[in-house]
Amino acid sequence: MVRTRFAPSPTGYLHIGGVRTALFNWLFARQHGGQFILRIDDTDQQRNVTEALQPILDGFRWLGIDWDEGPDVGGPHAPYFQSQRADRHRAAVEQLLRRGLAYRDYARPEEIQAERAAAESEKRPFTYSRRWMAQTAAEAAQWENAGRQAVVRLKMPRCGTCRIRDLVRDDVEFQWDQEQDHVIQRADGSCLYHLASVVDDFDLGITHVIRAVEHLSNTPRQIFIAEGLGYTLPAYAHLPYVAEPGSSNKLSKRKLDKYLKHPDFKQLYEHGLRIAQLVGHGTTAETFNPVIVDFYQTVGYLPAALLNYLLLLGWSLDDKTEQFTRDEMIRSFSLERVNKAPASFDPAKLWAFQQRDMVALPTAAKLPLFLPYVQRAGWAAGWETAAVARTVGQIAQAAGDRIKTAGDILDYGEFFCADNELSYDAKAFEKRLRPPEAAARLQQARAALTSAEPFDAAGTEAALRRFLEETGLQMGDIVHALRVAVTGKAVGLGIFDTLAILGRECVTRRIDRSLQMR
RNA sequence: GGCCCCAUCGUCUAGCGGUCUAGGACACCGGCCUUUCACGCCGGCAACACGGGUUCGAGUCCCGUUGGGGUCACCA
Repeated sequence: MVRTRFAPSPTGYLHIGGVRTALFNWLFARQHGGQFILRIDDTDQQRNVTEALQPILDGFRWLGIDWDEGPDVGGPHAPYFQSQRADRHRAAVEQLLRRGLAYRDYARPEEIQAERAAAESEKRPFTYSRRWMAQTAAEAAQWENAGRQAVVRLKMPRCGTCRIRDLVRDDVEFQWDQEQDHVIQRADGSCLYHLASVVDDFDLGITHVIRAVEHLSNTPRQIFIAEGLGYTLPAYAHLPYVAEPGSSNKLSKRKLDKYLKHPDFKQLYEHGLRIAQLVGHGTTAETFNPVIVDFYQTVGYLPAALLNYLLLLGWSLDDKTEQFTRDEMIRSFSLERVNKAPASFDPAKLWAFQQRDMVALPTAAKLPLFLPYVQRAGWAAGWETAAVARTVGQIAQAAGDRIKTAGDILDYGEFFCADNELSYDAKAFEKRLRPPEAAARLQQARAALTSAEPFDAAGTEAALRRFLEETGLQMGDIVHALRVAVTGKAVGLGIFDTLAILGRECVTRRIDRSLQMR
């Protein structure tokens, strides 16, 4: 039985790179009919774990990455919080101590630091002298009488080779003598990450450890711990990290300002920002950041599009397949085809995937996605529920592929605002309504439209075309002025769809108003 | 700095010794369509980091150089 895991720290946000790692773990488990486990690597010091965990769980749920065991769903290996497994960790430390694979160390931090500094100044690799090591009770008592406190360190081998079989990178070798005697337990008895992680992975029956490559150099010490404890080793797969747009540095949530200098990233961000502001979502870098999954949920991306994009960030099936349904992903995924080199996050490509999926969605499926945005923006206030739904449906239909994310429905405020509150784009007004001939033409077009029957897209078009034929004008001579008059904007939906959605009374009122404002 | 990893168009990638005058996708640049915008369609630009080997033959194998990255915590 394949069992994989993703083990986030409750940081309050879900990093896009973390999602990719989780996705690969999830796909691998699902493909093999195995299980995907969510374990929370919290520590005792952390406060508000529940609160900081929520965005992470929400993110996974939104994406449809489900876990078989973990927070909220429980499971036979509970608890799934690292902080609650401390007794297991301590027992493991005791065992390593008994087997002579770890020792109590009474060095003071500054003493270790001094050794390290000395090694550095002599330009030789640092190896701890083990001067304050205590392997017997007598030695320990001696140091303790001197007022010292012990941590537990791994007693690492000082010769030989550690060979790691990696499912992504084949064999990788490390020399044991390069490894430090890492601390695995603090003086207060709390255990450190590497020890805890290895013990938990074993206890949870993890068969495949699939994680980011930054853990590759940590693997020897984990193997040492696992073997010391008599565990059978899991298979390892180290994924490349997700890099910044246009660079090979690791993508980081803290560098938003820097990324905003990248044109595509900036565009992605600013598009989202407009929507977030309209719905009153917070927009600090902490919560609103394209490096964090929450961003895409807020702006109204489709989970399938994000997942599909992330899948192809470091993995490919062949030389042409780009589109995957969830089932196809599960069927096609393989660790062997994961790339070794880091992959840059490309906002433009993500955007293309999103657009492709949104276009493919039937209007009926878009409606429930769009409606909440109109409601949150407060535009539905005073409207009957059915009327809002009808209007949003009409806009969705008429807008077609102009709406790329669900939040883009908020580009069409002109259909929800009162006639006397419609604002006009200043440039468009000057260009289309100010010219002397505009008023007369608009006046005539108004007359032609008033008699349109029925007042739908086809009816208004027929009426307007009759009018053009009579006057010898071209379509271009009137539609621009008409659009500005009824929407206040230079760009928008097809003009006849626009007229139909607004309705006869609204259209005539708005034309009259625009003429008055000249 | 030590150790480890990585290296094909701007970006994501295909390529596992000959089928590569290197394929696809996104972006970009032209053009067509068109009532604006968007979509769509057609076309174009664009890469094997460098140097040595091995081989009849190298993007593909080996070594080195360069470059990039990761990691060296009583963080996770």
